[in-house]
Amino acid sequence: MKKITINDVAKHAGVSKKTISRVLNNEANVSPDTKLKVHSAFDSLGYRPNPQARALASNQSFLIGLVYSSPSNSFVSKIQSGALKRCKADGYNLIIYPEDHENDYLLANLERGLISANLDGIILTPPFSDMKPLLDFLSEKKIPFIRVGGDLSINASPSVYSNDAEASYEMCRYLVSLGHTKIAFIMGHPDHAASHQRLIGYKKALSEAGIEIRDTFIQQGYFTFESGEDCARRLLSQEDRPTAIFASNDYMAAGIIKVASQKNLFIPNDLTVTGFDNAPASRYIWPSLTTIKQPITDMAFEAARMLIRIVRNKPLENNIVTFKDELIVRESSAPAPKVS
Amino acid sequence: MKKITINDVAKHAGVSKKTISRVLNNEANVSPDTKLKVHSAFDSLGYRPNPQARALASNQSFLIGLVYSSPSNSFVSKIQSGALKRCKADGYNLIIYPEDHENDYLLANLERGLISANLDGIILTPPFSDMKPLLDFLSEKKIPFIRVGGDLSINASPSVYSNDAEASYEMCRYLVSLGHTKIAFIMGHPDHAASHQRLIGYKKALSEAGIEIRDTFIQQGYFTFESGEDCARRLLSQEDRPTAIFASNDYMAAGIIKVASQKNLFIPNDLTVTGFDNAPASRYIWPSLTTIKQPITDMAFEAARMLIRIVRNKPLENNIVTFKDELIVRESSAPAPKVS
DNA sequence: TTTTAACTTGACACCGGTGTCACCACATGA
DNA sequence: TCATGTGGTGACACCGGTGTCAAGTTAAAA
Repeated sequence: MKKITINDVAKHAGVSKKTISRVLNNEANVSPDTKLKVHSAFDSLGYRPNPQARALASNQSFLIGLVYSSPSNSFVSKIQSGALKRCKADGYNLIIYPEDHENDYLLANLERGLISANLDGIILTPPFSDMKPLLDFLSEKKIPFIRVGGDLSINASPSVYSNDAEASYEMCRYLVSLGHTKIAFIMGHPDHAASHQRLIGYKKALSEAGIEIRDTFIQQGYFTFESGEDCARRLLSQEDRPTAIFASNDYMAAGIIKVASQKNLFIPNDLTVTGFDNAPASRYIWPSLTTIKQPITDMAFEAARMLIRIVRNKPLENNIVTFKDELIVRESSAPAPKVS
Repeated sequence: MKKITINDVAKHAGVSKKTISRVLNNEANVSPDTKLKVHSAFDSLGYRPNPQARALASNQSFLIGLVYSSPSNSFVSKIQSGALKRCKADGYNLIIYPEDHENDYLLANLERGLISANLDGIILTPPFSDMKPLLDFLSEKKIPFIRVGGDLSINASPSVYSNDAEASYEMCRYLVSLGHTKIAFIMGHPDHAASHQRLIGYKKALSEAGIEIRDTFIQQGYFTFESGEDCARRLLSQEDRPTAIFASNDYMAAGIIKVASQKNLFIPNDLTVTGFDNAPASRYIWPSLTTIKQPITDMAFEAARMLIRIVRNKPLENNIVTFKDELIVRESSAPAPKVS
């Protein structure tokens, strides 16, 4: 029941440790003969290399860190699965760092955590992708990292990115095409770069359509269900209320639906509500939400792929990779009600 | 910019490596004097021990595996955060293994993955907590594991557990207390031990209340939104339809609400719907769901705590720890409608 | 005072791999 | 023929810690 080590395999195959190591790492210049012998030794002994020993000797850890704040379970789940898929395929393990980004000691704690695990590289998701002190820290410590969905202007490091402004713009154009002119917007958490992008798209679409942008129609939300409720109350109690509300994520949209239902507004006939993110809840609530689907899983996969290339000193094809969002029309949107 | 190793610290503090190691591991019998010297060396050098080297030398990896199938993002998120909290506190890293439990090659793949990471211990969540071949494999390989929410009868290994049958029983008693007699039940995925427990609680409560158990009121669901819709359609198209439907999880309950709404049944007045799990969506949908809250995070925390004790050869206070579920009453339940 | 036990410390081998380099056999070109 | 290159291999040091054990010092017991 003793653990099988490289020495056992070497003895069994009648070659040196080093040759075993060569086969293990698929190095060139091993004769087909020896390769065969070694592989059969692997099989008959059931050998599994010790990852820690390998890590120590080769000065790598085969560990990738994934840092995220967790406002949305579905976002986290997609990020994890995308990153994990690529990591496992390349023999890396993923260590997760869910962090409360509003914690005062965040940076110190996080930095200590990241350093002490001896990670080969780090995947940063919003809002960490935009934390300059963190980026600087990692650069200084020469720990490779890649940013997902951050603000491209603040740092030139490799990024995976989806065009939030454009997606938001398309959503608004869709609402305009339904005949809406009184379109309200609920912003996301100000710490997220995406929140600003989404607002930009909204303003652009309205301007282009010749619709006046009213300050009272723009409310500050925080990505939570409750903040959606609050904003909805404020919007729907206005004299001249909007006929469509576009929330910066689905949870806030769900909050709107709740408030609207309580006010006996029938969705979508009396009020169109749309969200962003395509969270599972957007399908589960009734009416189901018109929303924007971001290819989060694909983005995370690509981020991991790029990061691993960086770690292995292979050149990157592109420093920045952009993904396209998709408008998903469901039941919560309808043409604007006729003015009575 | 070179990495600081234990040798550097030893030189700086004027003691041997071994003494540094002693301080690092809080071993007894180090004089306060040396301890101080060593600590100040730590600080001035900014020393972080290399976890891989430590792992190799001490024949531990300080890695805990968490295996789960992911039907529900919120479940996963809670499990992760509970386990992670305890692991980080004890200096362990958590490696996640999200697995599709219906995959044919599951066992082979999973076993290979678990073995090759050289984990110190493994946390098993449903339905893996009940996979006998897997449990046997781990026992044979002498890899410590702990089961969360499994069937206690199939294996005597350490477990953390919450009484699903009892919670389900309480939910049904609550429905009975509201005057419901036509109470339907949607079962969960048959691979999950909890599904059977929840059914048991349902039957027990109805029997005790003197309510006949009708086969047509018990439908097979699979924990998905869609399966909830299907079952709801079958239940609500019956001649003598139920006045309350208790679904084995919240996603299925959401499916019921959707179907009921489409049939113009007003919830809760015309139909009471309740769920299980207290998923975030249960708050976000309208009306919000009456459901059962399981202390998943606490359970995972406790599981990690126990596992780490096992790994460290410390005795367990209890081999099996039970947690109590909680009934959460929200808007989707109301007294049974008067018979007209 | 002497003996014994307890505390403190360091030398050194070792964990299980990889990197470096030297070596041999054989093919190639001058 | 001899110098040169190249594919294939192993010896050995080394990665950065921990375990074992022996030895020196100090305190407690006789």
